[in-house]
Amino acid sequence: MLSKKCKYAIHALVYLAERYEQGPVQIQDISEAQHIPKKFLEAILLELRHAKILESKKGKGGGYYLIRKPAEVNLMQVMRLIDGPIALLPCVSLNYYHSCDECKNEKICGIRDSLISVRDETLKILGNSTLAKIVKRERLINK
Amino acid sequence: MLSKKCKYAIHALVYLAERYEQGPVQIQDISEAQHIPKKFLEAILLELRHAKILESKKGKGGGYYLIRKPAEVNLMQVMRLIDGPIALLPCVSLNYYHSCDECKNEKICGIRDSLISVRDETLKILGNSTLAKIVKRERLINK
DNA sequence: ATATTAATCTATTGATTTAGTAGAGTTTTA
DNA sequence: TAAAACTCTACTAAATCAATAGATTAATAT
Repeated sequence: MLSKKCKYAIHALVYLAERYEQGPVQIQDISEAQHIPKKFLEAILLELRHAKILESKKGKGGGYYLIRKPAEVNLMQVMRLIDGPIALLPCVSLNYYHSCDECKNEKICGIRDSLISVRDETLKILGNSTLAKIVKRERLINK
Repeated sequence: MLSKKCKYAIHALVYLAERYEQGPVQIQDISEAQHIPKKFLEAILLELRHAKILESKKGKGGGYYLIRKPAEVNLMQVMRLIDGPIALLPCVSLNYYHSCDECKNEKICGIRDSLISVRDETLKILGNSTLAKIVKRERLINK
């Protein structure tokens, strides 16, 4: 399961993608529209800024905005950033690999194969789920 | 990520599947072979017994054993039993569904589509990963 | 019968993670 | 220079995770 933090991050990014290149959007605005606790959202947006997905502007007329094209930000990146590994076990993780201490021999483990398949299928779908596609999908539904 | 509990459960089940129809296997035996804390393993096996996957026998010569064919137990069942939902959000879970309180309208949510795809692909793979296949795979590797 | 073996049940615990909150500080702009 | 809005540090309550302890019950062999 994704953490609430990650879900909030995705919703905030989709919200900002809908307003791409329309100037800064205030935390307060996102918070109210997406029903995300403001203080919690602050921390999330800061993290996305540190990851160079967002940029911010302080002072009056300030706020957050996407600095990457909506087609270049996908759910795989966001989930890895906020929640860490996507794989179901550390020993099949690409980005957060570490061996299971209780397995003496990883090669012999019969469950890794399945978990590697799950990981690869999941990454394929999430990597393909860009903000651009999500926004487009929502616009279609609303018509 | 799977919990350690779930990983332990899977390894214990694979161990029992290797010994299917060969009589009860003691907790101590599984615990040592798979490096699982004994007391923790006790609780796990009990849970698998309550789920009618295992049965136990007390006293001398007692232990745990599979009461379902290894081909009829898969990772999807075990993960759901021990860790709960497989889906990435409650609102796309088949077995543990509940709506996101902050979403007023689920139909409009652009991220559900991707998460439903992830869920379906994951279930397909995990549902297909039976103990029988895992044991077979391990035997092949060991040759 | 009784000792031994091995699962069962109740309960508690420490560590970690999750989901926030509080409040002072800094930067920008009108 | 006041107000707006992000930034940073620190803290906290609740839940979950990963066990552990100890007494109890049931089955078997002798």
